[in-house]
Amino acid sequence: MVDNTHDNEVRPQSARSGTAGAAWRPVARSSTHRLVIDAIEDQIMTGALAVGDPLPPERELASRLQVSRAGVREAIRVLEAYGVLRSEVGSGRGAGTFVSALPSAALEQFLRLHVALSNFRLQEVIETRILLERASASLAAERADAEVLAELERLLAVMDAPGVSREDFNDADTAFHVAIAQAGGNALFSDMTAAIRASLRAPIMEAFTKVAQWEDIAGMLCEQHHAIFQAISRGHAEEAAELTAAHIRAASTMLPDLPAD
Amino acid sequence: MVDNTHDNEVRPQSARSGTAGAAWRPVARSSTHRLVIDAIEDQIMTGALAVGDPLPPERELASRLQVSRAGVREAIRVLEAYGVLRSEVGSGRGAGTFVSALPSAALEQFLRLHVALSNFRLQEVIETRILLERASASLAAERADAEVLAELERLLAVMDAPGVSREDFNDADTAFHVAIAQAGGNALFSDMTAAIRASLRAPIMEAFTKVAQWEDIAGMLCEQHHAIFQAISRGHAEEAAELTAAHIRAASTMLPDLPAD
DNA sequence: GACCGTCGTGTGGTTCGACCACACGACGGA
DNA sequence: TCCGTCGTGTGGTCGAACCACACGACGGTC
Repeated sequence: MVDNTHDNEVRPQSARSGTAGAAWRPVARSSTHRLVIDAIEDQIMTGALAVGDPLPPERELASRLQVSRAGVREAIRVLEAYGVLRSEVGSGRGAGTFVSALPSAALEQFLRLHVALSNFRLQEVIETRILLERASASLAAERADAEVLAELERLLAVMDAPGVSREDFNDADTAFHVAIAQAGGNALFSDMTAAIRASLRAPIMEAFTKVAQWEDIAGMLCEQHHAIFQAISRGHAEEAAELTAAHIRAASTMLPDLPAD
Repeated sequence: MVDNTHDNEVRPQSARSGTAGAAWRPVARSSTHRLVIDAIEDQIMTGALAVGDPLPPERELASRLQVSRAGVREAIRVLEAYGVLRSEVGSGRGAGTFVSALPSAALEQFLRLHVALSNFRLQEVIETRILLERASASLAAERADAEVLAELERLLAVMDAPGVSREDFNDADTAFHVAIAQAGGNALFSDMTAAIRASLRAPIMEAFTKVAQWEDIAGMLCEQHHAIFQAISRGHAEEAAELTAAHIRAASTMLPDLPAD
């Protein structure tokens, strides 16, 4: 079998032999799956592929690009992980690989991993969260409709319930903040908010289980949530923003390894 | 819980057959590579794997998890795309797959793709950019040292040069904003800023080539950059933030398909 | 004609086995 | 002591085969 990918002939001795090394171009050798990714990305960048469009079958793509099916599959996996592609088995209409639009799940996993690896410090994530949710709260106060407000009230009721478990509380808390972000109307804000919240789940749950006066903490958070809800429902944008920022700062002091601010 | 975005498939016949459909557990079937990802992610979440640690060889991992090597490789590709793993060929010290910490490249490609697919609107991205860079500029004004300021001045000089190409201008412009974000000290801010800037590259270059009075536009941007630089170098945090926000808003009006604000 | 089960076909999903390119590191000769 | 050689283990790539699945056409039954 002929191997086209590694034909570049720059060897160590070419550097040894030479006077003017700058003339040699860097020879960007790329792995097979990277080439496939670039090929697909090109189609997307030029607009030849848009959301919903189908890709050629894996076998055909492999044949056309002159690479193995494994290489194509690795590329598809990567773009699937970015939320850009989606694969369905079977035959006919719904089968095959399609351009997709699911950035939120990808963003969540991305942030979750890097926060777990401490590539982003908790403090940094929370500062970002404050920026985003402050802006979202302000927008939500201007735009929220009855349906959103009803959902927020439902979540408030869940958190207000006396015997609510810490896990259920956190889920409702998360949903509350994400719902506000979505009501703001900026998809990047809300996806980032959801991702940040997901990345904070482990530290938050740890803090929840460690804390001594859980009922007091929950009560305080509920109180702040109600105040935020009131500001949003009354259309007080600036107040909603300030209350949200203060709420997040207050809640953050519970988290481990954070300098109190 | 790990997100299986759309893997939970309740079969039709379980609904058909049914007296008590609720009793059947959802049967979370997951693809092979997903299982491998989860296994690796578990190790990361529990802290068993930290940045720099090596993973077992692909063949061994496949054998231990009782899956094919292809499945392992697909999982590694995904985590590599997230900037979480890094693979090196060869033997001995540097060879193998390692836990890595390169979130910025992953974030860039992610945002670039989704902006190209219009999953995030330009307006949304720019609003996020304003939030982030406003905060970064404020932080930079408080923290910037001589080295950063010198780099900023160098970039200003590149943009001030009379015959500078539009591409070089944009590269320096991007570097200018990213350098400020990095000076702010929040890695998530600066990685997001770089990613957003990368995702805007195509629209910006398009606007640059279309614009009639290029020299005038460049002059205006330079002027604003100098003002931002002055505010940062003098430690005027609030002023730097305001100037940055205004600068981005002004520059954004050049972009296509944006409602003038 | 309308309905419904069967089966062909094309899709992604998974596995195996083989070989390549690479770089370290041990060995052995100069 | 130096330096080239070679063994070994790593990821990189490929091809072929098979599986599970779901659509959709076919053909039978009513």
